[in-house]
Amino acid sequence: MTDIVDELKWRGLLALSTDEDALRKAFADGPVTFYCGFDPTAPSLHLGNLVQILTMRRIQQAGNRPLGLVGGATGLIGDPKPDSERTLNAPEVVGQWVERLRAQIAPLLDFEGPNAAIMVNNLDWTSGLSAIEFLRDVGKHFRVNKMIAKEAVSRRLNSDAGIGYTEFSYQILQSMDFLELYRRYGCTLQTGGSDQWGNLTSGTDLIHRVEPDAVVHALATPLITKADGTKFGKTESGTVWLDPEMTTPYAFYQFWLNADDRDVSKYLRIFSFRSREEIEELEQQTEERPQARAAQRALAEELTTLVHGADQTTAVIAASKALFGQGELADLDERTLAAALSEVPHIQVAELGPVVDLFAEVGLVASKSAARRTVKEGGAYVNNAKVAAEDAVPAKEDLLQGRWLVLRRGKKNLAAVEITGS
RNA sequence: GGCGGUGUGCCCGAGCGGCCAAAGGGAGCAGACUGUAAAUCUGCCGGCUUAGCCUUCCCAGGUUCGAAUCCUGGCGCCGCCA
Repeated sequence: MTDIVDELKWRGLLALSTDEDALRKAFADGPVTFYCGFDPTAPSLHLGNLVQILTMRRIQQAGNRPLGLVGGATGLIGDPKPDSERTLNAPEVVGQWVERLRAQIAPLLDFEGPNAAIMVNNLDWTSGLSAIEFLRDVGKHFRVNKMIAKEAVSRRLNSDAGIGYTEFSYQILQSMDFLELYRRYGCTLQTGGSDQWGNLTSGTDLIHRVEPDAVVHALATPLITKADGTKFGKTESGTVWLDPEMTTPYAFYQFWLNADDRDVSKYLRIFSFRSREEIEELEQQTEERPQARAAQRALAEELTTLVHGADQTTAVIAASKALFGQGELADLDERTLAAALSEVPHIQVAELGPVVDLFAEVGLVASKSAARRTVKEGGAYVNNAKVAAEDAVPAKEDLLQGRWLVLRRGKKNLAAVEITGS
């Protein structure tokens, strides 16, 4: 078996670590119990979190035991964002989000066998803690001068927003988690994004202080950058979420399919579980025949399968082919068409209205004015046919299978309208 | 607390009392070219019942035939002094 540290390095997943040799030795000596935490600050995880989950999966597959932590407690506090204080979410809301995140993480880890994963919640060991206990037993181990030196805190101290005591305390909570997991499960490694480095090391510091014999490690993955300088994991319509209600499997698949040639190799290494040889083969294909986008297709298929399942992926690929299949929409059978259209934004209307109204209603454009502009610019299509007039109204004969209309703005923004009226 | 400055569309930023839905840049969108890329070029980029109309230039009042532009008060930010 290849050394997992080397493996992570080759994949570009190792940005920072505490003593690398010690970590290598720990892995060599036997199963390492490790953890990574996810805070419920939204109803779903996103692609940035996926990097962490998949890194856990890799480390588990190399024979180690993962602890998936969902921060029921830390989610109530909020880690310091770079330039503003967070709005606190209601405990009930955070509680719901905890459940949703658990459900997203669990399928990607293995809960069977000797290295079975365990899901934990830091609310379990913090909710009963009194303020006095916290200050005496935990706070005593933290030096404020060190705390304010952490990037996340110092940045905010120097900003106009300042930082509240609540967020300032965040690193203490995360450190407690590591200590608690060390004591409960013998957890000796915490992984996370490089933006979490301050919190990761704050945890190892705490353990070293209160458990003199402990040898624990931290490992951080790099921030994923894009060749064009924009933020990874976003599309024009916002963050790419793992929740199929928030980002459809179709959009998820399309996100990967549209990856820039210059980025696809990096993505493959970070996200794909294909072997080194297979990845190198795909990289070569990208170089030789970029227009075939073999790497993008492989990546999109693999990740959609991983996150949304094989059935969804089959449907999404069929949908992509159908919707980008140039003018053969009328030939599609009803089942394929319905499946394809269920993957894109769609609305139901009682009867047909003007094209511009439909575009605005389905959300393909922000307003009717924008819809008119799009038509004027020649970027509006109904059933793959360019809309010629601003006041065009689709006819009954235009309906596919008697009830569907496929709307498109530009090359790849699709939506559907279903007529329900008799 | 005092003095001065400033607040414009998604962001930055210009804006003589009428010709301002508001220069310019960035972002974004569409078109051409392509590979559902990148780069480049062109157009668009408040809303609507679109040859016209309506709502915007921190907020609330006021002056005026007419205000983003002037006045009063309020709020926010920046700088200097205390």
